[in-house]
Amino acid sequence: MGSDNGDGNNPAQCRVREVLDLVADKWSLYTVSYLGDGPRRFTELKRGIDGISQRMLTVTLRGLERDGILIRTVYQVMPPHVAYELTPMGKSLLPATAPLIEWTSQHLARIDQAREEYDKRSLAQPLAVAR
Amino acid sequence: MGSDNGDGNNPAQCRVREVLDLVADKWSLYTVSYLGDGPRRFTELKRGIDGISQRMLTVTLRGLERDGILIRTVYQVMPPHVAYELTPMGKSLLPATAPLIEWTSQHLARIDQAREEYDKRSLAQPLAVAR
DNA sequence: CGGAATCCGCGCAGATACTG
DNA sequence: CAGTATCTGCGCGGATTCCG
Repeated sequence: MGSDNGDGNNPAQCRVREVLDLVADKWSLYTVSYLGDGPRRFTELKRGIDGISQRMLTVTLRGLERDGILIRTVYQVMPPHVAYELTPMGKSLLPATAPLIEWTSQHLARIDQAREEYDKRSLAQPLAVAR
Repeated sequence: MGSDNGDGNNPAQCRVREVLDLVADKWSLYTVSYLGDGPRRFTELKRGIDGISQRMLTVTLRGLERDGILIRTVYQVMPPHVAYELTPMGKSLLPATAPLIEWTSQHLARIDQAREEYDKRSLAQPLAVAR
């Protein structure tokens, strides 16, 4: 991984980055992982994914639907009922995102610590120099 | 995975998302994976990560350094020489990001296909309805 | 309930110019 | 070579309102 980057600027790498930009943003990652347990309704997602606005939830869900990662099902009743669930491709994404989410939660403390030290150093010395 | 989200809005989830937002953006993911093979210099990274501007590379590298994911070593010579390499924590991040990058490159074609179909459908019918 | 539409601020990120 | 500094714009995303 990474060792296949010997070729400088190639279009394939650019495409990967483009899709990565969509699938690997905070909201998409969290939404997909949240749908891992099964279908959810709009309001469930909004309440479950904390900090997301209904606008960003809508935008995120539309993007994931467009990419074929989830499907949106509308039941024509009153009050409206809309269910979101992962497609097979979406489910295949789960084991790819899980390690990253797990890593993040496991390294929260160490990252906080590293930040504090970095900020302290930045105040003391303007630049760290090797000899 | 995801099943631990039964509790609606909790501060821990918010923190995970916060760090995720930093570590899981396109530039950081690609930079870390690119450093997986060993130390690289600034210009090597700029040429290797296609589409990145020197400003975004600098910003990304600073953020990763601050989080303790890579270390920056300056050799005081002319011309200047700066090396970036992953810390142990940075290396532990590699196996967490690799699956996502691999998944993305493997599903590029199917995502493109899904988008085309979605865009075609959107033009035909204003809304898909379940019965 | 599950959005769509609109308004709007501010922060991300590109472009350019300059330095040790 | 490896940045920093400054300016700028435009798009992300929050808040609010309205609708089927």
